[in-house]
Amino acid sequence: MRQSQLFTRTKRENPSDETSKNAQLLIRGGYVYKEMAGAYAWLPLGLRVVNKIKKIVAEEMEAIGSEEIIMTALQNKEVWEKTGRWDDEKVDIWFKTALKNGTEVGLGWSHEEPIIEMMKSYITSYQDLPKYVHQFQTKLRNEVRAKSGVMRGREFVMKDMYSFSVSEEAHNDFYKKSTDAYLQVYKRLGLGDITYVTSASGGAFTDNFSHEFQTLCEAGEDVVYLHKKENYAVNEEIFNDATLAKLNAQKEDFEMKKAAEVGNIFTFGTEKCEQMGLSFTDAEGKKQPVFLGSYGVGITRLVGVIAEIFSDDKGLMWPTPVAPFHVHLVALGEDMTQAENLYKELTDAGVEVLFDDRPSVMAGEKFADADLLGMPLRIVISKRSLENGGAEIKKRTETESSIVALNEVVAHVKKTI
RNA sequence: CGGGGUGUAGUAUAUCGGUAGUAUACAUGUUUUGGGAACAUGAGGGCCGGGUUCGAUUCCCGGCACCCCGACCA
Repeated sequence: MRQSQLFTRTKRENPSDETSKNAQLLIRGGYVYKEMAGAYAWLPLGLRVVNKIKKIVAEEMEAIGSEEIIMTALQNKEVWEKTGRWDDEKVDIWFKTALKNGTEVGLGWSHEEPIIEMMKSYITSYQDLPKYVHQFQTKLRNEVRAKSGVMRGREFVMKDMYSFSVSEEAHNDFYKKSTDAYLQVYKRLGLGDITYVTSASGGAFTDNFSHEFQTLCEAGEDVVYLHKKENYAVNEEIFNDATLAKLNAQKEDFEMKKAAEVGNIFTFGTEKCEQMGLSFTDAEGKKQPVFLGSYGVGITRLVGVIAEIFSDDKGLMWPTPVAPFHVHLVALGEDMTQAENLYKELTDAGVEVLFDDRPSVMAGEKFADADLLGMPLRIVISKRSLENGGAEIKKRTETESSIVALNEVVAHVKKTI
């Protein structure tokens, strides 16, 4: 993509109404536009990051057998009344509105009840199970206070997946698979080393936990206790003697860390399906409730978390798998012929390139923008670089650049990214 | 929802009870072109409503918006 064609533009100053690093950088870079507190529009560069994350998540969910759908944002009051969760006393983040004829509807903050209702149309026999379904949905939650930029908004994109199993045993098998799939997602996003399976409250049974995926991050809202030797953590909310006993661990084994919840998996059991009447007929002809699990990933929150972690005082530093483009090709000087050629060559080779082809923009500004926008590789083509033997290539995370002959750039880039 | 704070140009800020200043971004021209370039010219501003006052952007009241701390986060 040609930078001269981007309708967004970078800003030199931090916005005065944001203090969180992710919002400051994303707004300055033109990745997002703040519509109101807790609601951000995703602009071309930001959307590319969101889509990259979605793609990785989708691939991993499909790999464990899930099918993708999109449900509705408008939700049926009666469906939620079946579990008592239409009640504002029980769920205090509802956005509710009404049709012209007066019918009350809710705006989806979760899709647990609606998907159970929906699946009643498709699950009737043990032969229909298991079923795994996921979607990428904009969730609407009337939070009393939005904060932390895109990390906690009133409107955000979440991947939610639901598993429908014949039994607890079958469920547990998938739960384990989904845990591994989630870890694979965070690894691919570049967060593998600092994301931990974290025991948290919830789960269908008193001796069970739910599991969160917590990424160590100072801007996170959660406090977790990280096991110093083993690869897991415990959420502060259940860090007590009972939990430690269950985990067969000592308090001293853990250290306290700030973290951001980037995923959550949860065993519901059969209760909700019983309440809502989702059951199947087993091989003996007996009716059984479906065993339910739910699995979430905060897609847009992840953009914020990644921005918080992979950035420096000059700007963003996207990990390659989520970067909007692999390469920021910067052309300096009036004659851009060589840069144009390289742009075409890289693009033809399947490299995603943001091409700074803006005429009459000073070198300093182009460099500053490249640092702010944070593509993993910067390639400069200028009179000087050509005199030195070709293109000047620098990683965003490094300060030293190297010269690569023009005819070797594509191969070099492919090897590097 | 409790507490605190802030609303001035597209953005970031300054000053002031009496004609609102700067930087940047924007437009035009000339010169520039390796870390946000120089000069000139131009356009652009006091959140909304009420009150006090000869006069309010400034002081007071109400509203709205935004930020922070706490609470909340299934």
